[in-house]
Amino acid sequence: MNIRLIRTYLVDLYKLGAGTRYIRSPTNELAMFFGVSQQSASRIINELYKLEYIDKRYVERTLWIRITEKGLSEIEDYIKYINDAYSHPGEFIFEGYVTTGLGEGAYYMSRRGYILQFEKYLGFTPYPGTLNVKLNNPYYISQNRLLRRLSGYHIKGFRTKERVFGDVWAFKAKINDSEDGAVIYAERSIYGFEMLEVIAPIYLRGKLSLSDGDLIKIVVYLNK
Amino acid sequence: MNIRLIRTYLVDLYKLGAGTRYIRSPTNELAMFFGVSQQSASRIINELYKLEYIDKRYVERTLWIRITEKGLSEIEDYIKYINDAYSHPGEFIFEGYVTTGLGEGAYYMSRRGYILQFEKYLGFTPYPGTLNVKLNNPYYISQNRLLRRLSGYHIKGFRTKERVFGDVWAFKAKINDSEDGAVIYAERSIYGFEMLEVIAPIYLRGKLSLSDGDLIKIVVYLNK
DNA sequence: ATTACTAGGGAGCGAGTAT
DNA sequence: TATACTCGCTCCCTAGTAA
Repeated sequence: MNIRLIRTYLVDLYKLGAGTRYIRSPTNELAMFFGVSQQSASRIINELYKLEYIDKRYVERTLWIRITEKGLSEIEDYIKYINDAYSHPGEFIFEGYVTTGLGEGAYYMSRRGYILQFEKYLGFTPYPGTLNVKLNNPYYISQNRLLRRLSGYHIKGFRTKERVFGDVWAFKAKINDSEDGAVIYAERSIYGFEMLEVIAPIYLRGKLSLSDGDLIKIVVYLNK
Repeated sequence: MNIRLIRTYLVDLYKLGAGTRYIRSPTNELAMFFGVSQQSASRIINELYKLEYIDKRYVERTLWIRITEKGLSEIEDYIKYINDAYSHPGEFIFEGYVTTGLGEGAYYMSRRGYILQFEKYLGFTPYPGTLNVKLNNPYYISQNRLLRRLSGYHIKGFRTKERVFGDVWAFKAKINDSEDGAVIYAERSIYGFEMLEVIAPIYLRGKLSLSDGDLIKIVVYLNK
């Protein structure tokens, strides 16, 4: 079953009280609550059970169900996403920790082929270096995966005599609610979704007095 | 398209910022965000457009979309429901205004055939009369429609020489956070979903000093 | 009374591709 | 480039009905 449908049915079951204990759930009654037929309610329940989102028991042939831990965390993530969508449309908010990367950012950020495009699309000349932000929270990591799928500004790659420089995508961002900058995604990034690479016109570590391990907030704008 | 799916796609579009203005939305990018193919994203957008949940424009063959008023109110209702489900599982909360009904409640509530069953299932002898609560808020009315689909305690109808008394369904409830009672649904109710009928072991108007037009809060329990 | 199997139809999906 | 058509497949739905 489609994960989008799964989430909505889980929320309905939660509303009925199945998040904290087994509740009596005759399929014809669930059907009316779901807005589907009795047969579909039965099928839905059995699919949720197979996927381990709910547990079920029968008392005198009548169904009693309870949402599992897996189901509860699915619901929580979903509600978090929904509320985040509603309160922060057009933005992705991250919190993470300042980390020392491999130091290759300074090299890339000082390539003229990139600099001209950053100036054109972002409106600033990047300080030669990137600030690496480690995301520890699974929710932020999943949000980063989602954001990565959007394209943002397309900074085209180029080649020199020595080597090939890949494409980069950039989103404008604000760091610690004060400094303008951008989050960049390199075509062939060596980091996974648990890392954000941040650039800015200034030396962020200096301006914001940042050291490794400091908590930092990044707000990424989709439409700026 | 299934309303459950519609809601989730609308929330995704809202997250992208389409709630406040037209946003550039190439279908291949939407597809990645939705987690579907480019073709499906195109189809989804066109269905949402036909159903008037979104408006769309093309700028140099590229899609720009914006959520309509109808779409926004669908999102708002959905988010309200989701948060209500999460913060009040197993409960339906209503607010409405004390109203004078047709006075037939007293007659029904004094029928011995009903009284014995109320005592058995609800644990109290109902005061001979019902308190009618008018729901003005559309959200409460839709919640009442949803609640009505669940069965609650089944108070069986009966017949006397004179006439037939239909089935009634009851849910335990708390009135104004203090008085125990129940909400009842008559099989053939003369009221629509904008009215709640409340019973209690005491004369609620007296105990709570209620007059017509007073705001009253009813919490209905699904599993008590 | 309640669950859930089966069958048939229709909705939703992605690949290929026209424009 | 982009959107969106057709097509075949799968998923999802309900009615009928067995257990």
